[in-house]
Amino acid sequence: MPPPLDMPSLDLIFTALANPTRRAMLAQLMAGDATVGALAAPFDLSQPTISSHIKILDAAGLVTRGRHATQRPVRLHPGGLAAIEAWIGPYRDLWQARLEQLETYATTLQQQDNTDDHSRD
Amino acid sequence: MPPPLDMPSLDLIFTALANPTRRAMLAQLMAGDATVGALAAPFDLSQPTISSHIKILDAAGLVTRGRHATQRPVRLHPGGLAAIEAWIGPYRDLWQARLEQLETYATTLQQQDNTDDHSRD
DNA sequence: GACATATATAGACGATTATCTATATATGGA
DNA sequence: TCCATATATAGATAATCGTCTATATATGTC
Repeated sequence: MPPPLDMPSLDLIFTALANPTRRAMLAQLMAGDATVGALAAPFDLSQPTISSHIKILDAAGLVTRGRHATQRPVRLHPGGLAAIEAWIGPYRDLWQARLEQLETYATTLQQQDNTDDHSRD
Repeated sequence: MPPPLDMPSLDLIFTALANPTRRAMLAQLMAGDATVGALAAPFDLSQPTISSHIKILDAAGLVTRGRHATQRPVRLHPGGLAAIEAWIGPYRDLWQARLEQLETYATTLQQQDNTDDHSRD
């Protein structure tokens, strides 16, 4: 079974997670729900910028937004990472297989034709 | 323990994965190493564009590049996902905890003060 | 050494992103 | 109803991204 590539949300999720400010916001949310203002506090960024980041996290399904008087508390929506888990699965399996392969190989013997060198340039 | 936020590679990794062409290239590489040309074949993109994508995947530690005559075979470097696994861990734990919480809650009772509604707008 | 093939690099360009300031909207309270 | 507070939206701008064409580099072959 090939990994799910084209769930459109993978684009949104990975894009959302590619920004360190947004990852920091998610980390802060692990401690509990936070208002927009509270999320903004640790950063030297304007309130609209924070709102924009929240909107992106929301669109990616990573957070939900509530309403409590004039505040819009933001909450982690952990199921949002499910798509990544599903996507990453096959790679994890392959990695696992390669590691076991490598162990076997290592315990067997070390002399082999190292054809292509796959070091970083 | 807070989740590792600032390993600089998380930026590179998530940015690399945010692009559907690059994810498709990784998927193709699950079937085995591929030359630049082979990686380019499924796409209606120029060779330099493909090379650029490979460079980004390489910089993110997701692939390695070898050398075989004039070809530069590209290979999955599955350890490259380790940083994501490490980052995602705490969220998975929290998600797990919430699910269990939810189950407990569901089996207990359904009438409670649903204060903030966290539905999507 | 000249040539063919595979890939990389340079430079340009339109689209998207992260950010700002200014302003609009929504909600509770006097 | 008017005000204050919390947040959202609009519009501008500089930087980055994805892409292209043209050209350079590297490696095996004749």
